[in-house]
Amino acid sequence: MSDQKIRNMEHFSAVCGISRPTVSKYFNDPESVRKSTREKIEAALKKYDYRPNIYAVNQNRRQTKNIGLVVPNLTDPFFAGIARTIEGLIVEAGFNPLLLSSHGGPEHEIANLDSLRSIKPAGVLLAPLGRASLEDQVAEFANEVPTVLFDANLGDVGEAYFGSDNTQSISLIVDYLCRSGEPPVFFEMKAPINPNAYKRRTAYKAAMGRLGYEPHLLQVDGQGWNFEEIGFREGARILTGRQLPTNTILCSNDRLAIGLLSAAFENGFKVGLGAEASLRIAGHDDHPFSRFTCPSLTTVSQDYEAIATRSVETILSLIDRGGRMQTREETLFEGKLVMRGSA
Amino acid sequence: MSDQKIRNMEHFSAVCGISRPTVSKYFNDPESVRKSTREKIEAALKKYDYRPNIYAVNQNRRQTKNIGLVVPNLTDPFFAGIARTIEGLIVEAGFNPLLLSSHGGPEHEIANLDSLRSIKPAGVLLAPLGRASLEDQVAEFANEVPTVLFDANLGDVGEAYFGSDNTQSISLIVDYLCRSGEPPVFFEMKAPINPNAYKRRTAYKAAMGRLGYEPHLLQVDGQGWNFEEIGFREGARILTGRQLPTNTILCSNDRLAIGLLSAAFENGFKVGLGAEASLRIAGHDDHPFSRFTCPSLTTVSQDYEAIATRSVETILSLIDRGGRMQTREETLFEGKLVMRGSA
DNA sequence: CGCTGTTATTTACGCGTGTAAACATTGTGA
DNA sequence: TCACAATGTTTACACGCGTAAATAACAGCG
Repeated sequence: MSDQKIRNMEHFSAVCGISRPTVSKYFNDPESVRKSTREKIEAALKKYDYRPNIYAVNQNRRQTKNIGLVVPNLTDPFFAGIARTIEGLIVEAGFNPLLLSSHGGPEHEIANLDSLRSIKPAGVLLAPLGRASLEDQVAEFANEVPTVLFDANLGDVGEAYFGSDNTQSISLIVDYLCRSGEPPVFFEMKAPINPNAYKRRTAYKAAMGRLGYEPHLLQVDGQGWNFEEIGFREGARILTGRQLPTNTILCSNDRLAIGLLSAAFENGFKVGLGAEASLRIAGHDDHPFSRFTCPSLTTVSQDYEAIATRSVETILSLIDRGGRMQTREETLFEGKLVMRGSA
Repeated sequence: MSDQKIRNMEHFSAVCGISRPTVSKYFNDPESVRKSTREKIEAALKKYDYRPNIYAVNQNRRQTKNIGLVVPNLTDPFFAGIARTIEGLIVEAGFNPLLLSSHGGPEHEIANLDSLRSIKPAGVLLAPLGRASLEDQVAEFANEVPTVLFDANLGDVGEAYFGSDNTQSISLIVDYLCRSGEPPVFFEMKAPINPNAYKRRTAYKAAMGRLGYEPHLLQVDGQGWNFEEIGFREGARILTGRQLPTNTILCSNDRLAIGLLSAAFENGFKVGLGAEASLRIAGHDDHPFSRFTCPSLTTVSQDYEAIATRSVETILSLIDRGGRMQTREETLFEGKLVMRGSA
């Protein structure tokens, strides 16, 4: 590695002994130049520390190589995990991921889209906040920039949507709970931010009806994204208060269940399957921490590998074909039952 | 809002009725132009949707307004939280944060620094992996770009370091544990990746010595960042195996403690303070989830507000004065005891 | 009113790259 | 050996903005 500083592509092409346009061609696609030329350039790259100025490149390219990735809340390990997977896939495809979190706030979500605008991304993968999203503004963005939604759907915004099949997954766990004990009540927030929550509620009612049971909703107050806190506080209220019609509680998501488990523990309930247990608790999502709750949480895992993979594939082909789909694709992936100690 | 598209600053300055260089001046600092001019520009901004091309701007400015923010692992809610706080502070200061996670991998850490290089950030806030970091390459980066370390120190890399005072915090909780029951053994990984872990080990030994007790280390095997998993697996082994010299276990961090609590639960140990409990467990960090463990986890909170604030202040003043400090600052912030149910 | 210092305009150039067109060179196969 | 296609070079322009220098307009003041 020589310590001579390369000023720009002109300079670099000079030390290569090759013209600048050819070097430019090389950086856009190494395969597009003759083998002997490629080798000369790569030898020089080993020797000198040069890389094209990204700002000059992006100013002149028709498209940047940037792909925006917006998740509702990075503090939630579930989203941190899926973001990581997606980032990896984007990098593999030769693009540059830009990760932004909306921190649970609709204004923040719009601010994220706004700052993505100035970066002129080739495409955007967006997991919207859901009900709280400022749909008009999100739709406007998706109109300007090729956008694929995942995790939560939002009207017909974007060119495609990939998420979980809540009907299937909730049906699956309701079925399991009924077969292995008493039919579950459904623990959820009264006004959830997430549209999946509504689908899960409906799916719960349908599943219970199909099995010949009366559905029973425990709808608790609570705002925002502090699900564990809400599950804990409202769970304690419910457990110590009125009588439940059954010993089994299915939570709308794992984070509520984690809070509820904590409340059950504090109030002396023994949670689990065995005869000595007085309560069964199940969740939904297979949150990274649900393996380590006490007892470990029975839940349904989302197929987030599939969601990530298909979302990335779709945005890439979308970019490839110039930004628009003929029809909006909506694909839901099935969940898998994860049987653990809590139910 | 007119729907006429503004092509560039030239065009925009035309509809403003002001020259382009003046408009350029406005965008660099709105206060630098006459009030009447400012009002004209702002009126036009309301009417037309224009913002300077970020690539053209950054190509010509001596400095970009970008500040890189690299954390070791975004999947860990602790880092997600501190990253969020830091992001907010950076935005407030009029800069543009770029969040990257090293996903626990040294090569990934270097790759992150490398991709930051091409973005030419004005400064970088780096929470390094620690022992696993490729120190030479990190140091080389810090030599090129004004860099402030936080959370984990790394030789004398960077212009400053802000972190927790492990000596104080460990001493604090050892003190508490000894006053409230039996003196603790120290549960940790044999070869931790985090340099803080070594400081905590040393601090534990010193604190025990000071109080007249024999220190006792439980050093378990385990690689990587799956601390809960390691805490669970090795915790189960320890709890069901050899006799412990005491009923109190202090974990090197909360994530190990979360795993250990889970293992204790599975193996029928009753954890807590009361007479009926057979085990006490404490952690370190006040992880977001430690409020919801069963029982809730007694721990020491890190003053991450202070770490975040001082780190950002420092990188900003560093940028302001041209990138170099006269001396490398190292400041440690005190932890606070968080007494909960587990010890 | 004219002076003075501040702010805006005009003009001009530079940043580092993409890209198109015309032309030159190279390698290939008949 | 020649023709042909593929690849490289040369030349030239464009992108959208920062910035400097010279000049012009302005506000405030006595």
